[in-house]
Amino acid sequence: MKVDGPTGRLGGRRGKHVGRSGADAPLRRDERKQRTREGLMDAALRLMQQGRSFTGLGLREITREAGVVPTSFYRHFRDMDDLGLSLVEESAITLRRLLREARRVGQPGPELVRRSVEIYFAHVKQRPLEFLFIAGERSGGSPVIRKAIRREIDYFSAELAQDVRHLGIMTDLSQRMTHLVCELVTTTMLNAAGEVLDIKQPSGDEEAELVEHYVRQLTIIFLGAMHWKQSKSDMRPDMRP
Amino acid sequence: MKVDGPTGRLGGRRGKHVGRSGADAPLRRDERKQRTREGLMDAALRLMQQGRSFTGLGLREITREAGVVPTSFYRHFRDMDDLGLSLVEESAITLRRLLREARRVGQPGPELVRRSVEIYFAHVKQRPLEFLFIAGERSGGSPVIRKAIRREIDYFSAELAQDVRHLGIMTDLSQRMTHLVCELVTTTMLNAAGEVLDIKQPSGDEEAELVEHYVRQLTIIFLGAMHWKQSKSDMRPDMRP
DNA sequence: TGATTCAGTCAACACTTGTACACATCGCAC
DNA sequence: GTGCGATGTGTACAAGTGTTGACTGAATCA
Repeated sequence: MKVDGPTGRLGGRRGKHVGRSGADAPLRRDERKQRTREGLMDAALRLMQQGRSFTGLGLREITREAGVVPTSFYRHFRDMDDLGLSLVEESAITLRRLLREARRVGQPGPELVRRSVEIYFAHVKQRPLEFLFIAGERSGGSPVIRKAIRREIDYFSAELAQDVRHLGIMTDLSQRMTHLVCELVTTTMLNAAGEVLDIKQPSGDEEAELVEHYVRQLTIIFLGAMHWKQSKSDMRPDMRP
Repeated sequence: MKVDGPTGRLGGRRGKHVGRSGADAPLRRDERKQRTREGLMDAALRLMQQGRSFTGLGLREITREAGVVPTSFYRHFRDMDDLGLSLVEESAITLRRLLREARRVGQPGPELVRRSVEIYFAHVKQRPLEFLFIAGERSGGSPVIRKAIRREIDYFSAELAQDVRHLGIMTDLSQRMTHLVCELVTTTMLNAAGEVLDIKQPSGDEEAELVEHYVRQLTIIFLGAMHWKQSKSDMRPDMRP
């Protein structure tokens, strides 16, 4: 996939549909179709960027932003929920990539948490719109989209759990507990995404503070995980320090 | 305040405006005004209940649900954001009450976390719509509402932190760290709210599982908090168990 | 009692919305 | 090369949107 900027596909051609007489070489039919399809998805994300919720968007609004006639929408998506699900899918890919990179960089060590948070924030700033979407629609709007997002979060947590086990930390936790901890980490970082995206001037003091904040929260979580002792009843660790 | 059901004000008179010829005794003017104002707010929440995000709602839609003519809306709210802010305020009151009750019941002990989670879930089920609102609009939709909600979460976390200190747990944490931990607790429980409200059959096995799930997540957090040791650099506790 | 205030109504406005249908254009398989 | 199929266009429609201004009638206050 050709990328033309720091945000990849989302960076270029800000939604204005290239007419049939564009400067580009003639495209294959399915390429062209794929392109307008992506144009519609990007348009939706872009509209959310200016402070709208996905459920609050209209079909016409999106096609207008994409530079396409309203009826064209139906050539690509059955309805808005369908578009939403495609966005969930796309965002899921971004999440996987994030995980892959974190896996590459994150060897265990004293600075593991901080490095992970920094990688995460970098990803959030690199593809802000996807994170905006999942963070925003995670518990608002269409039930079907909400459900899909929750499933992706679950998958993501499972993968993260596997990585964590491979790293050799929290090895005395049951698989189920590891998953639970990773889910806590995931949701916490999704909250973080919402806040990163709300700071106006990136790479400033405010962001450094946010990094610090979430490094601490994650550290708390990992500390807790390491001190969790599975008792007979499987749920009552010693709460006295 | 007179309550007429398990959900308080939201339980009764499900949005249908009582006409001037209602069975009730004649009301004072400001009472009447207050009543339709609440009717509008309830209508908005009720519409969200059926899987809509607040930002996706329309002014007319709300007045229709409230059984009032559209123009009446302006007698009470400048615009939708104004309504939203009032909802935030109302929800904040609910949160405070939750905290007050938890304070009453929650003496420290081995079952503190579980009891707190149960109280919380009970509150969520008692006033589902407010929780639906804050959980849903926390990171989606109107920026001004989002900001207001975040401020309330901050206030709530601060109060919770104070309670926690009064209980005598986590006493060796700085005030700032206590707040940070409480914020983590708060956001985690807001995620929980979203999930409780999505289960169809309350008080079933699914809910018991959810309680279990969040008891564990909170326990992890508290365990971590108790093992956090302020190092010189104020941010690097011993990560080896 | 009479005047005033004001929550709620009604009618109307200029737009926007989702969807339907016929039509144009053009890549592609035959 | 020809015809097919699919992508995108244009027009149209009924229904819904936020907001306006003038009006009504009852509670309130002098």
